[in-house]
Amino acid sequence: MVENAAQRGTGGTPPARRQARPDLAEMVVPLLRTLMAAEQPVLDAHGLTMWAYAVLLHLDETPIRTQAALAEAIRADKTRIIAVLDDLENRELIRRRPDPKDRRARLLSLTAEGRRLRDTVQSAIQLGEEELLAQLPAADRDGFLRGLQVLSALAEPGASGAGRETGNARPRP
Amino acid sequence: MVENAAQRGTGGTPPARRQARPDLAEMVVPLLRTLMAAEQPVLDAHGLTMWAYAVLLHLDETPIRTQAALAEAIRADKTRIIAVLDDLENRELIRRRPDPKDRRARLLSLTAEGRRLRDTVQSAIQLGEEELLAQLPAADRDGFLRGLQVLSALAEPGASGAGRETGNARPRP
DNA sequence: TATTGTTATACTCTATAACTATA
DNA sequence: TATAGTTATAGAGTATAACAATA
Repeated sequence: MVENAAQRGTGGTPPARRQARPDLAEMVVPLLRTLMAAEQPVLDAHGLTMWAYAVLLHLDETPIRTQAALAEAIRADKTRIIAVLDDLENRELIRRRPDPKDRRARLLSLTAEGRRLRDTVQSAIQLGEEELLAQLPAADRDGFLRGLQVLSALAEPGASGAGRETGNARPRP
Repeated sequence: MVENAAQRGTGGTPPARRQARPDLAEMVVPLLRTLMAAEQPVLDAHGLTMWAYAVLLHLDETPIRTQAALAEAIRADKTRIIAVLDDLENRELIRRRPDPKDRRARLLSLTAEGRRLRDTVQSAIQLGEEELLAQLPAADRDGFLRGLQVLSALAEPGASGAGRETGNARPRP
């Protein structure tokens, strides 16, 4: 069904040029490695793990009413973020208090200091990222960012057109 | 320099629109999740793990003289790929024989069947990827692919910080 | 002695199951 | 009984260390 991009036997020149491009994952994985390597020193400098940073980022975006909802939003196991929340709470970067209307649930919110730390860290991270992006011509850079934004949204918990209960990320034609 | 996009305290106006864009890693991670979820069924159908597929891909690109070199090339631990190589060898998808000139080393190469399987799997994977990419406007799609190719090359084992070299140049040890 | 590959061990991360408290 | 959170346990994946063969 697929016509193989590596065409063979066309006359006397078989360069056997496998595929027109590498697999996307084959390119995305090294890129992610680069990004994480650049982030790590920044996070370390502020005593944040990647999960803690993800919590700060997401709490800022959306006030969250239960830990389970937060865990799902950042695609972590609910048991996994507990130690993270403990730490952030002890450092007074987040607040975690029982919901008065249902004391089983915990209302999660950023403190002012948490917000300030998030801003600082994110600015530093994005500053480093801009150095990477500066290696691209302006047109590619813009296309890259727009494309990345669109494609990444397909995997979000409430992705377009797909029910959230299936969990497979197969787009529909 | 990048000035912080989220500026506050200027006459009490701004809606605190955090950053102009999400962190790159925040977008790359979900994208990778989507890509892996799409790859998995294809790999499963052919009895390949992701590491096995990485081996097939890389052996095709570059004949390799030692397992350690292969491991480094795909950024795996050398002990981690041994079981993978055992399986691929048993299935006669790769050949692994002692180098006559130094019988400690193992010469690794693809068999014809290994090459055929790699082509089949890669075509199927890239077919799925094209469905994803089809969601982008043509200009963004091209910029995304070019940008991804350049940025991913920065993380390759022999990456020289700056170069704009074409995708697949691999420096020799 | 140094190097390649292999095996054995330990560690890290993550998920599953059991427990507490609220409802 | 059911749900939110927490704690305890077990599993997968990975890296580190010890070992055997060859140079």
